[in-house]
Amino acid sequence: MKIITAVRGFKDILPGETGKWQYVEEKAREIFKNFGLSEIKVPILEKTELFRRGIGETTDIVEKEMYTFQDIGDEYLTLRPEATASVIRAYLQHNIHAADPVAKLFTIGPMFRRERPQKGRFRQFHQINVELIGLDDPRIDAELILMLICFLKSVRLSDLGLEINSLGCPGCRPSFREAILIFLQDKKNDLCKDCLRRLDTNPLRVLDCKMEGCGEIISDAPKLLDYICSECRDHFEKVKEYLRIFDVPFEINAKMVRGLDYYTRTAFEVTTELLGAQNAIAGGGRYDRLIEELGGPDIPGIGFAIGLERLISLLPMKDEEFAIPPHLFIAALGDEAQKFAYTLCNRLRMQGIRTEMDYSGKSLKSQMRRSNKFNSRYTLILGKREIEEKKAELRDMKEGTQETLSLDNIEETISNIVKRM
RNA sequence: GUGGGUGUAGCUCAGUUGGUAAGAGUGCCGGGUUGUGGCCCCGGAAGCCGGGGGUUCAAGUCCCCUCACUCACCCCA
Repeated sequence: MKIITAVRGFKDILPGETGKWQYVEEKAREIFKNFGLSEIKVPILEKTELFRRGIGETTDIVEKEMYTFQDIGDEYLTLRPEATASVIRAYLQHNIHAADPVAKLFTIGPMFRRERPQKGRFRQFHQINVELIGLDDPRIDAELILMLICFLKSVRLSDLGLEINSLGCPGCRPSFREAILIFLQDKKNDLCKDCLRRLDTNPLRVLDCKMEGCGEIISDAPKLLDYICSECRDHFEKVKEYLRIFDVPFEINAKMVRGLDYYTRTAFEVTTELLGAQNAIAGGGRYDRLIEELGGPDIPGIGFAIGLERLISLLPMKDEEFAIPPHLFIAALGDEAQKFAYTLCNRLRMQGIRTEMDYSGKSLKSQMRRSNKFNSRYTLILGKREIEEKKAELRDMKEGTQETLSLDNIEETISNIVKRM
């Protein structure tokens, strides 16, 4: 019978790999705590309407990448393609803003997008998401980016680039949209078919089209930064100023638009050369209109998402560095010794000592090999002789030395030795 | 959705112009000391050569189809 495999684009994270995941998540929790954030956990399934309104009807994500199905009854549900909409939904649903409009939140979990899988891109992937809600001060933008860079450094990533841009606000963006449309009017024949469509739906997206022909055209297109209003310009200048205070290096990428409609003003990406075509390991921006769009009060927000698979593939550490070896391996020979070993093994575990044993009754040599494979610091050798004489041999696997212990108070003896390690 | 590449042992891969080549390394199991790991030596188990069809006296090798994986476009984390 044929075995059943995982769904295309959905990956198992195997036991040898989970050490890295735990490490990264712990680092994030530690650093985010220092910046005053709290963790929130939200469902992975939401009403489809949430994403249609939040992300935007004409985005690629909503148009063709969502896992959507009709629930029993007539409601349409969607496996979340991103987390921001859900976090805002929870923020509004529980009236968190009523007690305090300022909320600094993060969440960690899987997202789902039905794209063709490739390097660094999966249909189920994981993100760390941060949302700072309730403040539009440029210091918050800089602080958020600073925290992101600080976190990435803490997990020893290097050779990263930070790109920032300002997307303007609903007040100034229409004039730029107008300018783009005028600029592109007589160049329609040279645009790719996707960009032709974008002229109607979302002309700003033409700016970051990667097709060769479009690239040439847009190289001397109007720059968004030349059209933003004085408030947006002032905001952007201050973000840059604060980033310089913290010595966070950045580059301005006037063509970065980003694929989610809700972004306003500050937008940014952290990129690397090492990931192939999928070069963004984190991205985010300000979304001052989103909360109102989702039916809430006029409250600003800013956030980012980190792609965990991408981040973890860049970690300089090896999987083995996260392996946790046992303190003690018990090699027991014969029924009596096995019985003694079994109770001792579990009693030690209950005292917090990582203990392993062999249940197969194999030769001592084989059990020693197993102990060595686990990289156990000590091996306790228990044979017929030892049981009769009420003693045991404790071998230090690192030093290659051995001592005889009495079986009286053996738990306490071993416990003391391990605690001295 | 559209292209390119790759499918041989658990893993990484050799397999010549089609002709007893089903192979290596690693991992796993056992032995080399009646009860002592690592290094070394010896032995063993393990593969419908992705699946289906075709050409041929003969197919892992050539052709067609299909599936899976992978990279790229697009898009994004």
